[in-house]
Amino acid sequence: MSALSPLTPHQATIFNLLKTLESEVSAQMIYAELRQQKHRLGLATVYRGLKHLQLQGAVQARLLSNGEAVYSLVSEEKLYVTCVKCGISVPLAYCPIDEQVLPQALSLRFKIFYHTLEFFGLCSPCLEQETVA
Amino acid sequence: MSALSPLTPHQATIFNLLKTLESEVSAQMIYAELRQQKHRLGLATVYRGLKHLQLQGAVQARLLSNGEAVYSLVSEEKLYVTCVKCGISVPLAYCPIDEQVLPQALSLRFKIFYHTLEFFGLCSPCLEQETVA
DNA sequence: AATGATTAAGATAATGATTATCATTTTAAC
DNA sequence: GTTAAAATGATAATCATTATCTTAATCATT
Ligand SMILES: [Mn+2]
Ligand SMILES: [Mn+2]
Ligand SMILES: [Zn+2]
Ligand SMILES: [Zn+2]
Repeated sequence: MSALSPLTPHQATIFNLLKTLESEVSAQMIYAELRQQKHRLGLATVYRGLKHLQLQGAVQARLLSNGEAVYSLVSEEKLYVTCVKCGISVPLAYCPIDEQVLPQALSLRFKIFYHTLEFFGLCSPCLEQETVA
Repeated sequence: MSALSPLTPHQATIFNLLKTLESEVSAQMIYAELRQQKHRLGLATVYRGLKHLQLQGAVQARLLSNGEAVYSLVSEEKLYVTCVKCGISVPLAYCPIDEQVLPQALSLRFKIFYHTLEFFGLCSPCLEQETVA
């Protein structure tokens, strides 16, 4: 996360809220929380702000199996085990890399079917558009 | 993928289609393709069949950034680079593990912001329900 | 074979997070 | 201060997925 382009007050508010949270949160939850704190902003602004922060490389998103996206700061490594049936997503203590050591990293018992490793960033065309605009 | 519990004709059809495909496909695409092949089945049956195969550990799903799920056989390791702006998802040739070697594995140039490693399977309660029922 | 129970399937409405739209306000530039 | 550009709010539209409900197969038992 290099220098962030200037944030609007609302974007900064969203960013600061994420800083205070240790867990992932959905856009809807951010919206509800900020309204609770008497911030007068719209839901669309939350989505737009999150997208902006994501394009800066400051915020990361993860899609839950129910189709909902959860957001958090780009910082420590995130590793989860997710149940394909009920969708429960349990964070792991550390990155096992090897499936053999997974049971040690996981308190609960999971029967693992598969895993995915995915990198997120900007492709060449989009990166150019970002640097220009 | 151990012994599969008996599949219905429709479930077998879906499974066989996935076997013939080398790339991931959405439920909607499976539906369209099978209808094209004059199979008379409903969209809901496709979703139910995929869910069934997923619970057997035979099929895996991945959520695209547009919220659409794509399915494939549980087999070779899947690794992708996804653009946070346009959502394009490019498969990598091999598993780099280390971010340092990522550029070598990727023909296109991506600016990587973060990555996620996620395991999928059945949690204890759901596994029990599966073995019983 | 007939009966009844259980599961699968089809059709379609409902869901709900996300996105698009557009009018309005705020900010920045000159 | 005037004008252009960007941000915002409110709300409608989108659309993959899920839920619902009815009908059709499938299976076990007599
Ligand atoms: Mn791996
Ligand atoms: Mn890692
Ligand atoms: Zn579960
Ligand atoms: Zn892109």
